[in-house]
Amino acid sequence: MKQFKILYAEDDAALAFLTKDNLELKQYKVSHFTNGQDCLKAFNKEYFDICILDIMLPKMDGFELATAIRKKNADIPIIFLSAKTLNEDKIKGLRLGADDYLVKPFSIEELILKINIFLKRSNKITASNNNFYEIGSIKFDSENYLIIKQEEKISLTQREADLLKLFIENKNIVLKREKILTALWGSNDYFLGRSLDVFVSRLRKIFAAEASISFDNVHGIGFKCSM
Amino acid sequence: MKQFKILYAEDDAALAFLTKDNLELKQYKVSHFTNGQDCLKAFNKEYFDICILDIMLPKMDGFELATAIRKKNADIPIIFLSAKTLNEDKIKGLRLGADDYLVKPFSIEELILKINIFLKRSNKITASNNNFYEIGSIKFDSENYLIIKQEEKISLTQREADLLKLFIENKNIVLKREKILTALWGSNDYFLGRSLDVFVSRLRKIFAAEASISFDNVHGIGFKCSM
DNA sequence: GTCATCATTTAAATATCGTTAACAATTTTT
DNA sequence: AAAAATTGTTAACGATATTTAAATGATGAC
Repeated sequence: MKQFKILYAEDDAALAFLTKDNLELKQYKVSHFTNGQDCLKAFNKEYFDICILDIMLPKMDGFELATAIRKKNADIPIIFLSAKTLNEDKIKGLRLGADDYLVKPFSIEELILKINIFLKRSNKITASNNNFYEIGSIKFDSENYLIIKQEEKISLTQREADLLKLFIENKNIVLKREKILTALWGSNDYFLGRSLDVFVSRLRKIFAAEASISFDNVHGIGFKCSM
Repeated sequence: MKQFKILYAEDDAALAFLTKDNLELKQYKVSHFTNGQDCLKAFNKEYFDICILDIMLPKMDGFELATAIRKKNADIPIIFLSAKTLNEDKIKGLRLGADDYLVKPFSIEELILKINIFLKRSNKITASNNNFYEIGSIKFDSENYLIIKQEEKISLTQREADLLKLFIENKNIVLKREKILTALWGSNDYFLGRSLDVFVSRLRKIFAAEASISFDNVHGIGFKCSM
């Protein structure tokens, strides 16, 4: 089972400990930070599936943090946590592009339900646990990172498999570079773009002999997997 | 612009009137019902993009209603509204498959923000935004920069696609050169104007065989796409 | 620590696109 | 009708984007 990665910003140590503990019990992988700056740094370096942000934070508050995150990734779910029950703040948070705003004290169960709602809605949890695909005479087992040709088995790396899965699940439509990058890498910058090109190149090589699938560039936009 | 259809269940007539009015001002199409049974009947008969359900309802309460709706449609966003601030109820609602739970009195702005969040997250906003056009026997998929003739597929570049889309969405009216240039190029100068002419020329070539569409010059003013 | 593996970055070759120039055709003005 | 302005089309150019191989860096197993 896939472990989802949560970026968690909270400066109240006791609350953070409890929350993190509860989430980890539910098999989430939680990276916790006590100030906005460190949190943003982590976001820029690592991949996360969802962000849970306190608003009152040292160095950079939750609003600024959310704004910075949204700029890099338009799609990642963001949930605010706050002691402030002010309607103004709630609205402000949602306007910035957050998905929800839980008022402290919140029940851990509510938080977990919300996390799952947004993981589902942002397609991080695949409703159909489909992980087995057929491309012409080639089979692809995404769970096991495995390509099965007639006799031969090729192991893919995680990135290769993730990219291939993304392409197959969005076949025959143009995927923008930005969309691919935020889906797989969590953000969108120049060098990640070059990296994507390398992986596309590898997939092409693997499927070179297979006429029924191709990974076509759409200049200036992104790629389209035709099959 | 596409109008989203909201299924709204609320037995408090005054509140319902106000809410419906506000939502309609924002261009949503609201179907309002005062009891659960009628609401479910409507859901089974018509298409809706999102459901907003009060919990205390005559004949069939919001929880039952949501359960019935979820059974028919696993994906449609459901937002509960309730005067009950009981945490138990909130959790129960979310467990049933609702996406959110607003406590009355809620601000109309918050409701609207939430509606938009879930329309986006359930891909209603981008997916159904019109990006598919038919011109005589030719189809144009603007999202994928694709012209589909009988057998043949022609890939357009971004500019070509943008210009064609602009023409189609303003068919049979004269578009001033300046308007096209600022819409697509962001500014208006002599050489960009010549560039526009080149793109018009390319579109004409693509549709040369198609009698049902033409890109006509209006001397000294701009162009008109007739179809 | 060393090695192996994979992801990222660099760099150089290659391809594509939007722009521009040139000239022909058309329309408008004089 | 001639001159001027505008438009239509083609082709070439330069900027930008893409491809690929190869070098480098990071991570985890042993």
